[in-house]
Amino acid sequence: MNIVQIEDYPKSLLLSQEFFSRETKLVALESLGKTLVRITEHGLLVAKIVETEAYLGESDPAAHASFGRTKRTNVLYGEPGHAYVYQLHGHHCLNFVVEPSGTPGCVLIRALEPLEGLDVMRRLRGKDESELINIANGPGKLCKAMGIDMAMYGTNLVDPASPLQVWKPLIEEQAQEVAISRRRGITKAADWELRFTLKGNPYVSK
DNA sequence: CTTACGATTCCC
DNA sequence: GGAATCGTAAGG
Repeated sequence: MNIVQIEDYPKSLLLSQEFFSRETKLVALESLGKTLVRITEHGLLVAKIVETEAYLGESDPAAHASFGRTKRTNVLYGEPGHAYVYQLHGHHCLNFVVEPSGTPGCVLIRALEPLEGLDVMRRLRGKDESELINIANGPGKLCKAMGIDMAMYGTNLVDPASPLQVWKPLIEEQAQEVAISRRRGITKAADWELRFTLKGNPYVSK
């Protein structure tokens, strides 16, 4: 079978840092449909972002930045367009650092629609070829499927040399309807409607 | 050093 | 419904 190479895609697909240097809610919304690309020694892994959550910074009780600048949250205070990765219950979660430098907003990636490298993703997840929907439909699951761990902390997502990148949509589709709902799995500020999903997409988390 | 606590996942 | 699981942050 053919292995998809990164050279098969135009460099112009890479997003700009300016995309991330904007209001957190707007970036969370507009990250839907964008492409997450992981370059591994096992091949290229490509997936579409179908679910995000916004974490607004120090004034957001549910955000890690509410603790202020610590060793863990340090990258949140740096340049936008980098990866904020943290561990929870033995799993990893991926966020995009957003807002201008010094403003610690971030966007949690909660679910992906796998596009390329499905076999590798299944292997990383310990699943067989019958699995499709459950490969990356959760923040911890998608990190395992894409080989994302603490080694990805601080990765520049808009650098063509990075092992983890964010691209524009591979196929320009018609505008898709977005659903807005409450953030999942938190107890503080639980009623804030900051979760964004592509309406009807089967890869959204349960 | 000790303790409490999750932006989760999987199994019963 | 409940256990597994472990780094982080906070308090002593």
